[in-house]
Amino acid sequence: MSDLLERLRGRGWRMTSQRRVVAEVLDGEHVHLTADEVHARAARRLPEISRATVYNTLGELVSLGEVLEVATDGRAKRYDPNAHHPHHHLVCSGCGTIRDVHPTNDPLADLPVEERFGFTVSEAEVTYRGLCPDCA
Amino acid sequence: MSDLLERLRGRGWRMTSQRRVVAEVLDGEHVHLTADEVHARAARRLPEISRATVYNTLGELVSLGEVLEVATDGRAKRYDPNAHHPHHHLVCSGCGTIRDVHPTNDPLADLPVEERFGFTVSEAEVTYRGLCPDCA
DNA sequence: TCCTACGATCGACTGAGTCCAAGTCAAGAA
DNA sequence: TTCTTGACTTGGACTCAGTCGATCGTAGGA
Repeated sequence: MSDLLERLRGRGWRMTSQRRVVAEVLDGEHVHLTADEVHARAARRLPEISRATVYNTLGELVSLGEVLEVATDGRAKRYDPNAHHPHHHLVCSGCGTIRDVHPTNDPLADLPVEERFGFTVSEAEVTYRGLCPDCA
Repeated sequence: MSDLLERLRGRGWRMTSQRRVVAEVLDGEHVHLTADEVHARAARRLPEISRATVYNTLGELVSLGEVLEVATDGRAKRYDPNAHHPHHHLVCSGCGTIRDVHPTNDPLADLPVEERFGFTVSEAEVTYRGLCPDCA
């Protein structure tokens, strides 16, 4: 993740302790935290960090393409730092746990022209649902 | 949609004017209204209908399997009456318009066992994103 | 027609996220 | 090193979607 900090600095991002902490919290595989969870973890290291800053920083990371926003249901969005390795999500209908998964086929190829209604289709996102071992 | 009303009555649903109006609003192809839009349209015919009733009725229709809940982004959920014909969604990143689409392949088959992490996977939902002709 | 359990209503409440005015500070300039 | 400045952060008020619960109303069976 330190290369994330490097990339951000290279893009002219002003490096502040708040931004550094948020970026560090979003480190690892299969990390899918809500904004509130990010805030809670960031606050363990930097107690005075505000919710607004966490939202701002997450929003910037998303628009820079460094983090993905995942809206699995009507509940809080989750943030996925694994943005540079295309993948989809497997969500547990019981507890909401998310795993990154890699299907063998690209669903974009499966949408015939006559089903595109003149849209310029750029992306296909698959959400698999089911029960995790604990909830089954 | 009148067969929907029949089906509901057959299931012992108590028929009230509010429920009838909500069911009638959710009629047609490519209908993807938010709860607030459903409430607004229902209120044109039945001005005193309350938001809570619309939420209750939508929730019941969803749990009866007559209507699908679609959470395309972090915004309000949308309700899709086309629940008896399996399909996926194409969403305009500009204006949020939704179309029902039918890919040629079932993505469930594309998730190998070693990518299921012990989950019992029951459903795969594809969201295609792009720009509609108006927004392009 | 009457009765009553189920459904509708209203308003207060919650949770997620946004906005804004004022204060702070990172980093380039001197 | 110190100064300067505009970008960043803060806290709190606000919005929007949705839920809850007490109370009222009525569909439909007797």
